[in-house]
Amino acid sequence: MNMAESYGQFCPVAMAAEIFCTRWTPLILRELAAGSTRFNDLKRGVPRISPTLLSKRLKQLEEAGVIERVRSADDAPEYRLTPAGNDLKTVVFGLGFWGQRWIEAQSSLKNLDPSLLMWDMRRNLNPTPLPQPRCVIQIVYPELKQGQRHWWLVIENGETDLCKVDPGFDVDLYISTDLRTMTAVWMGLTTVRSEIDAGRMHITGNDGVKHAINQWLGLSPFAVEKKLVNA
Amino acid sequence: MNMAESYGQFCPVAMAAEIFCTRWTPLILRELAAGSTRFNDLKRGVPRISPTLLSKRLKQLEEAGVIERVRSADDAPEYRLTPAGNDLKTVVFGLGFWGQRWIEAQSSLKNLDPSLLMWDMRRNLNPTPLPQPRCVIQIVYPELKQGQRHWWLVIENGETDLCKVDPGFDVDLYISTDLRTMTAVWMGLTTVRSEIDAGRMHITGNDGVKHAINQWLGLSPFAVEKKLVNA
DNA sequence: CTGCATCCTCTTCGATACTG
DNA sequence: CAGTATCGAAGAGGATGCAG
Repeated sequence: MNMAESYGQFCPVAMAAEIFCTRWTPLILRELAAGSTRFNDLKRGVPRISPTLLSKRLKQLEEAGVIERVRSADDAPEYRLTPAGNDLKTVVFGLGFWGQRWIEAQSSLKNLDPSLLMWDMRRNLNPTPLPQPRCVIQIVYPELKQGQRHWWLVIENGETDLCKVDPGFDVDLYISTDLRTMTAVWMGLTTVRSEIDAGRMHITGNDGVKHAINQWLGLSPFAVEKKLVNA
Repeated sequence: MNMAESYGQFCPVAMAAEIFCTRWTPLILRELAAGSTRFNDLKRGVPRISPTLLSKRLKQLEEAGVIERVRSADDAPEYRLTPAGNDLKTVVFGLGFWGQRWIEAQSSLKNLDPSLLMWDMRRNLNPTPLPQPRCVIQIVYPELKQGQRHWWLVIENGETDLCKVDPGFDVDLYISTDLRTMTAVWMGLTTVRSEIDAGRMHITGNDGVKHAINQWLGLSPFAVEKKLVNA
């Protein structure tokens, strides 16, 4: 943090803002808090950051004592939150919950992104109620262009994989909907039930998997919070 | 917020960071949370921001629904937190408390600023234990250059005024110290008692006012938090 | 795979001066 | 008091290439 970026104030808000309130930093911390440790996993969760800037931010966070760069068993670099970084999670989540309460749904739903949504769904999916040894869920966004239209979630041995190309397995459940609807469900702005009833979401396949959807389809960590503004 | 500044993510952390994590914004919100409402009061609490950028940020915060610009009784513009802005205080203070816990004291004490410190002391001073109808406290930083060396706090009718020129009243209490020591006391990093004992702070004058110093000298709102890192 | 370096363009920021 | 106007400097983003 050079002098030009410094606020020149001893106030803890100013000192902390120098670390936390730079472009992309809250999103990088959100990814780290969600469990990503590798450079390219972070990149995937923050796709529009350039690798140069991500690298710079990671160095700054390391310098600030928020993360540490360590070598994994196979000698690949990993980034992990330090105790100070773990403590900073409360600020990241506080910011997110504030956004969930006060930012109009319309604004958020202008930023649809199927890759981000599916990446998040993969991360929060709960394998427990799904059939063994393998369960395949296909999600289709008919309005999107080829390459973003078809997605497969493959749950096997308690692990969830996300595929953009057909993995070739039998599909247990098909979900067809539009990206806005799926995102709104994920954010807790509406429910699977009401979107099916409204004809914006169609689910076919294994009835057991279908009826357990509210168990395995984990929602956004912020979905529990209710909006306090009306769109 | 134009497209270039947008993160392009529906995640509430990203949406909120677009509002909260821009340069100077947390400091402006801190000033608003502390009670400042006028443009020049905000400028005084955030002295190194340019008026252009302050104006821009206030417009952005208004657009985001965090503050509202209203006309006071004498038709002067005032900025006040909305309910959403009040709710955002928890994030501002969360950030500040994190800073107080995890940022090394040495780093903060590189950013000494007598104007900011005295402005904050004025704001948090508790008039209750001080003699009526008027109490004058002079603070001297012998190492500073003329114009920053002498300060007077004038407490009258429950109101505290801060002067850089001698207001001409009899002084009830003199405090002589260096700026670093006074700042460290203000931040809760040390105590008046131990700094007097160490010879870094000298207090003379009315014994009643002197002995009540821990009552009237309000500290930083973050002073109650203990450091978790060692310098 | 995991990044870092470079070149280029565009936006934002800071400093200063100035106006109603 | 409450901002606006202007301009040069710095930072961020995109594209591309390369190294271990």
